[in-house]
Amino acid sequence: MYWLLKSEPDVYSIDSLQKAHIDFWDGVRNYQARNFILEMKKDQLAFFYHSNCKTPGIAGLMAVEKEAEVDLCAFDSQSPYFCTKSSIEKPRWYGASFRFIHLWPKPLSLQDIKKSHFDFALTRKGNRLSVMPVDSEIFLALISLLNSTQERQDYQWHQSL
DNA sequence: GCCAACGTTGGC
DNA sequence: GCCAACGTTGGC
Repeated sequence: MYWLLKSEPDVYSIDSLQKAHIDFWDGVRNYQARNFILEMKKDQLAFFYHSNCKTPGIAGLMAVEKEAEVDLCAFDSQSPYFCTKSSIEKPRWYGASFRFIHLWPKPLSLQDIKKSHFDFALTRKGNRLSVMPVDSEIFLALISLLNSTQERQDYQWHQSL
């Protein structure tokens, strides 16, 4: 299984992950999204999607570095992700760690993704999920689209590398 | 368990 | 900044 995770680049972008190399994805506060986080297995690939910005779309690729762990910022009253209903004894929210894999100089815009008419949760009307699975067929098609729209060959990414 | 009111997401 | 489409909350 492949994944797609949304983040507002003003808060956390693919560039932040590239700098950090490995980082913990926290702040998921939706049950369906959390359940997907819990399903993630080490080394599975996930698209990094930039949302709520000038040009929303797929910006890069990452891999699950460490499977789900308790999201500790739910216990931090100073955190925007603080949640009184999560406790150390009975945690409610989880996150996973990701490692940076690739950043395409030209992101694949939501507009262009829509043009391909995939049967994809991302492009379905009213979808607001911040974490979603991606079928292997659609994953490969999106990789091809990303590679084919780059200006230079060395900006491409291939799974075999 | 229903559902109105409210809060959030995220494209535009 | 607007607002559609959800998700959540809480009274009953």
